[in-house]
Formats: sequence, C-alpha cells, structure tokens
Amino acid sequence: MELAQEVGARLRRLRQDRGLSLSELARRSGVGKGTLSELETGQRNPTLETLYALTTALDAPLSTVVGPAPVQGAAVHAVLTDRVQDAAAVWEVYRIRIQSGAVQRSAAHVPGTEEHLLVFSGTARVGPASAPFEVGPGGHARWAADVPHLYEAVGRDVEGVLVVRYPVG
Amino acid sequence: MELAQEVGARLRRLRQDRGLSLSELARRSGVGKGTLSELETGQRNPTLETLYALTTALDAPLSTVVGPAPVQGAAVHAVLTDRVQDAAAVWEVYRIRIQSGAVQRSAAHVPGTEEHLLVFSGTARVGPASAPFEVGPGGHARWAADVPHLYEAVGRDVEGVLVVRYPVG
DNA sequence: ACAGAACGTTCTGTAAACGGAACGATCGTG
DNA sequence: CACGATCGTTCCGTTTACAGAACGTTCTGT
Repeated sequence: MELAQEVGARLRRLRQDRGLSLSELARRSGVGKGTLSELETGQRNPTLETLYALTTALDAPLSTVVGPAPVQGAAVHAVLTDRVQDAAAVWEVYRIRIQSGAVQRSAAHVPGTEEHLLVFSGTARVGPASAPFEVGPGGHARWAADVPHLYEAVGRDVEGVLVVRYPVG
Repeated sequence: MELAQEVGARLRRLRQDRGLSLSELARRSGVGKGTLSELETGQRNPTLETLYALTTALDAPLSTVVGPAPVQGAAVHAVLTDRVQDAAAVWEVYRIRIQSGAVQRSAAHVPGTEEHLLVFSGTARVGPASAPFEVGPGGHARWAADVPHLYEAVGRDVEGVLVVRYPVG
C-alpha cells in the first residue's frame, strides 16, 4: 500500500475510534477540513507539522501513524516497537495483546530463538506447546521458541511486552 | 525546541554517525541537496515522503527522527518506546543502555512502583541500593522501585529493555 | 414536507516544500 | 601556488500542501 494511503487510513481509523467527526477534528487540530479529508483518503503527502497537529489533537503519539504495521494473528496482535542487533543476535521488542477465546500456535523458529513475555494485565498461557505455563500481571516468562509454541489468554485479554531473540545469520 | 529543528538535528546526527556527507546522502536518497541542507538546519517543515526517503537511505526506522527524545543520566541512556495505561497502573517501556564506568542512582519512586529489566547484552548490576543483584545476557530482573535503587554496567555496556510500572493516580 | 444543521468532498488562491543550479569555502594533489 | 573536486549554503522556478469557501448529501426536528 502506498505510504500516504497507509497513513491516511490510520488517521481515519484513529479519529473514528475516538468518535470524532472529520469536521470536529479539523476544528480541534486547526487543520483545514478539506486538507483532512484529502489526507485520510491518501490523496496528499502530509507535512510533519500537519501530522503533529493531528496526532496531538487525537492524543496519540506520532509513531501511531508512522510506525510499523501491526502483526495480526488468530489471537495475537503485536506491533514491533524496537529492534536491536549485535554481533550475535537480533532482539525484537513487541507490544502484544493476546485476545481471549482463541489459541495462537506458532511453528518452531530458527534454532536458538528465545522469547520473553512481560505481562501487564490479564493472565497468559504461553510457552512450548508440550508444556505451556501461566503468567499473571507483573509476571515474566521465558521459553525456547525453536520448538512449536503457543499463546493464549486465560479469562480476559492479556496486555504485555514480548521480546524475541534470535541468532544472527 | 521547535519540532522542525529537533527533527533536523536528529537527521544530521544520524547522517554524520554513518559518515555520510550531505551531498552523498542527497544522491542516495534522491532528495535535493539544498532541501536536505535546509531540513537539517530546521528551516523547513518536511513532508512524510521526504522523511521516508531519508530514513530509508539512512537505514533507520522513521521513528528514529519523529520518536520521543532520549532520557540521559549519569550512566543510563533511555528512550521511551511505549506507554500503556489501564485502570490500575501505567506501564512504560524503555530501550535502555547502561554505560560502564559509572553508577546511576535513583531515588524512591511512588509507592507500588516496580521495575523490570531484560538484558540483551552485557551484565548489569541493578535493584535496590541496599541489595543489588547481577543479570547477564538473556536474563531478567524485577525489583521494587519505591525505595532507592541503582543501575550499573559490569564490564562492557549493557543493552536491554526496562519496564517501569507505577500505580495510577 | 420543509427548514436548518452537520456531515464529508471538491474547488480555489496562496504560501511554501521541492529539485536543481549557482555560489563561496575548504580541501588535497601535481 | 594554481587547479580540480567536493563540501554545505543560498538562490530560483515549479509543484503542491495548505486554509477556507462552496458544494451536494444526509439527518433531525417542527
């Protein structure tokens, strides 16, 4: 998808999630109504100032509209917030939400891959498919991800941070 | 600092870190040399397309130039990558680097505050000032931060993720 | 059914972001 | 010392992102 279209779609979604009309957001942000309409439909290439005015009025960080796209699975919704590489390994940090009512299974990753989960809220059932374990709010789990593993929310949805480490190469 | 100036300064720094001349980056990114010069000095309000062309040529995510500013302390360098709030608490996720050769001390935070550290590389000495402990690569530590605590790198610099949880109010 | 208001889109004139050319400054190199 | 190459800045004509007006459409209330 075209960059401007992607950003426009995210803006529109963000605005609608907050129940704002296009006219109302235009008023609050000081951005022209016409400008906003064309931005949301991907017909314009916004300036930094305009994006900033809009995300501020929407009470969202700029990264919400320009950041990487979320990864969506059966029960897992994740967005990459950081990525670090050193001589031996790559670390990827995801903001993760596990939705209750479904189980997400993941195949084995490259040998040496390891995952960490830090739970903010809810209780998760994660780890190797053969022996998963539960982690509650404030808890931490670590498991080898070079075997099949799964993610599941026990009861309410789970919010947290997932860190994946895999060897470089 | 003005937004355009802040972004300009980050672009300049990013380019210089890679040892590129302004002319060379202009050539690689397809962005006009004059445009780039004025951007870096904060005299222009870049469009999304221009920012994208530049960060792509610099092999950096867009968030590097539009993301939040780093927090710098005696030994700790941290940037906030995410912030989540629910009914009971606020969670802040930081990419953290602890530089060796200095100890960073932190006063007690609000009661109920808790910190987690996930170490990517290096060995950290962290936790309550009265009883710190060591965490190596791939390790995880958790401590109460409502008492004085400290951060220190043992040997080489430490890279990792720091998560701070504090009660809402 | 008809006002009136609010919605999102399209139009219009202006300000400014763009690429590229011209410029002086600072290098190495013969 | 020239000479050419490359640096970053300033200038210029074109393109386009902007704010605001004008527009057709969809509600809501009397």
